[in-house]
Amino acid sequence: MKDKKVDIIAVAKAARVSPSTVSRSFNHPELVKASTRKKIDTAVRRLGYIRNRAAQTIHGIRSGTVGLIVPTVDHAIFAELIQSFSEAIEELGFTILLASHGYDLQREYAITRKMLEHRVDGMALIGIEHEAETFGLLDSQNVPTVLLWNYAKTSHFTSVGSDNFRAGWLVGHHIGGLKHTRIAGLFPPLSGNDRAAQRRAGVETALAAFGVQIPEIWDIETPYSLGAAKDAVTRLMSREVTPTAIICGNDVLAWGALHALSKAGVTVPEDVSVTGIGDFTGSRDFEPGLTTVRIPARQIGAKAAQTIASKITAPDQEVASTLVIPELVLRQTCAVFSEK
Amino acid sequence: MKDKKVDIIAVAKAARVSPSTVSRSFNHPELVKASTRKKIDTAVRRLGYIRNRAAQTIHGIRSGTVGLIVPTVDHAIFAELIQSFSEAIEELGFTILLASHGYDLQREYAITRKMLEHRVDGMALIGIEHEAETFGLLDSQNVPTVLLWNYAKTSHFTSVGSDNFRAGWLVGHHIGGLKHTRIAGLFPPLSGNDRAAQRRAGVETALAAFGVQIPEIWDIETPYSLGAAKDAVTRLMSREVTPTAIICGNDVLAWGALHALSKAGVTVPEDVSVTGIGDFTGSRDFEPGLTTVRIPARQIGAKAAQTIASKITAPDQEVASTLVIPELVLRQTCAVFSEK
DNA sequence: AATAGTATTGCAAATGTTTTCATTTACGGC
DNA sequence: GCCGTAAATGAAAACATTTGCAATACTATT
Repeated sequence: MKDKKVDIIAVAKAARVSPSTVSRSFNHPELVKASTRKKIDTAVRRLGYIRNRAAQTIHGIRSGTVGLIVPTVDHAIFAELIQSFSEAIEELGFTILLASHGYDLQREYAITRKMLEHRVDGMALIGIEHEAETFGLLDSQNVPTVLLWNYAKTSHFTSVGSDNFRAGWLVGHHIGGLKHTRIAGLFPPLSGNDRAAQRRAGVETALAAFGVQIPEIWDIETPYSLGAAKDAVTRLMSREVTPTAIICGNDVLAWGALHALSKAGVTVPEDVSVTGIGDFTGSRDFEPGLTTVRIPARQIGAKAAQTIASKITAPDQEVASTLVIPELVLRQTCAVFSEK
Repeated sequence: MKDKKVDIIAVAKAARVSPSTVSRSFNHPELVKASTRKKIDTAVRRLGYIRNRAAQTIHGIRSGTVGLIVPTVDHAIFAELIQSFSEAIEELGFTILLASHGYDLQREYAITRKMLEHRVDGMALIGIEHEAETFGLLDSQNVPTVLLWNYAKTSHFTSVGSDNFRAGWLVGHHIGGLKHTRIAGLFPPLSGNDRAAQRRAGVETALAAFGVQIPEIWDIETPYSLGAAKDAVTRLMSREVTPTAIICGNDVLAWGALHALSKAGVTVPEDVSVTGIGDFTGSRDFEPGLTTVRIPARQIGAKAAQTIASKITAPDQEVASTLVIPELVLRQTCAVFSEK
């Protein structure tokens, strides 16, 4: 095929109008006569013309993209969030630029920069805490930004998320209320992850009110993976003295714990209670159903999309942060402590 | 702050050189004197200049973006794929434009269009089969494209994936070889999903060789979700006559089946054998470990990234499709059929 | 100190659009 | 058929870059 580049000028020629008119027929169709519009449409179709957003963006017109940077895609947590965010933001006419930084906030900065080069209309980051540099960049470029997943009354940018401290507090309070005293904690690495750190703090605070705490030997840090959690709990349960409750930083770790206990022949919740945080898809249908704290990822994603869209379209209007309240979901993995 | 827009001209002024030199110092640094480059760098830093890729793209320079369209993000399958693809493609200097179509190939077309408007340098789609329109679009725009997940010797574009027919065949063969005859099939909806359809066909073919087939009443179609699968299997097992093996179209459905069986007090694999396909993270550590077929998502993602990158950088060079061979992973959910 | 050759730099055109402003066209009333 | 007004269109400037070509500034020779 004679692949003459088809630009707006080629279309204009084919439709026997000026480029201006073609442009107008896209951007302000009401300004061009219906018959002309039809001619143009025909030409567009015939030539297979596709608009060039790069050329538009140059005019200060919005690029129609929103940057989303997550720690990683393949944790159930974020997958759900990304999905709902992307659905909602597409609905609003934007496309997502996605990248992951693997919990390395320095990389997050680099990626942010790259996204700004692409002139994204807005940015969404996971978590409240980020490098000062990153915030500075976003500030200086004046890019509408939303912080996801974690809520804070006062954060550098508008936040949409849950109260992770409270989420942790809820499980701590629940387990404490069930009279457990020999409690293990299973958390992912806390560095670069303000969500996990806050949950952790919430758990400790709640437990402290019962005069209980997680002893150091049962304070386990494990990579965010089902397998790692399973191994850790298997080791944990093979020791001389074992806990009667295991509080997990999130549902995936809890699943791992549950599998480990099942394998070890320990019955849940009679022998050991287990809690998660997140209420990921699957936790409800796990057997036994996981007692956890619901943090509605889909809701956060959808709300975040709206929030950022309105920040983009009405930059001057202050938009409030959204707190999605976490709630305890009682299922079958917890029981009152009883000495055997 | 006096937010005078900082463009390349502002930088040039600040560094007391011409815009051309600034541009060159970015794109062909070897052509500009080291001392000049330093002056420019300083100016860039001081002004907080960020390059505008839109303005570059207009010159036919690559946009540095690759479009990735998946059916949905929040299935374990794709999350893993997206993660590995994105890691690898970032490494190669590209950024991902991500969107999901929810198994609606018509939407896929629309999204493809949108991505072309953004002048992505390449595209990656899931599956071999797509609307003729979509292919036409990609062809006419001459965009390097890779088809993921499913392999075919002969496909419209280069493919990187596994042989899903064979994956299905493997489980069918395995179950058939274990002498099962009362077999149920649990598959996701097949429309718009060539992967599932092929697995399905593979299973049937293998089973047929043993003279067995999945009877219609046990041929169950269920949404891709753990909960739906669990419910379906719960119903299945509450009937008069029950199967001795359940072949699932993927691991998530198998997990659901396993939970359902556990709840029903049916022991696996003694009473019922279960198989998955995919070997998602978690299947190994499930208790009991799920017998499944490994389709290495990470490998596919990484290879796909390389493939598309080389298609982009060397457009004339033909690149071959990659077949990632699926292999049966024997764990603890299958046993020889024995009449009780 | 002049010359040739090379390394740097600047000028200006080009990229694919949008938009302002001016011009042309169409329409309704006389 | 003419006029005034409103609707539709076109011309040209603007957007932020890159790049081919020409001009200038060095360097090493002689």
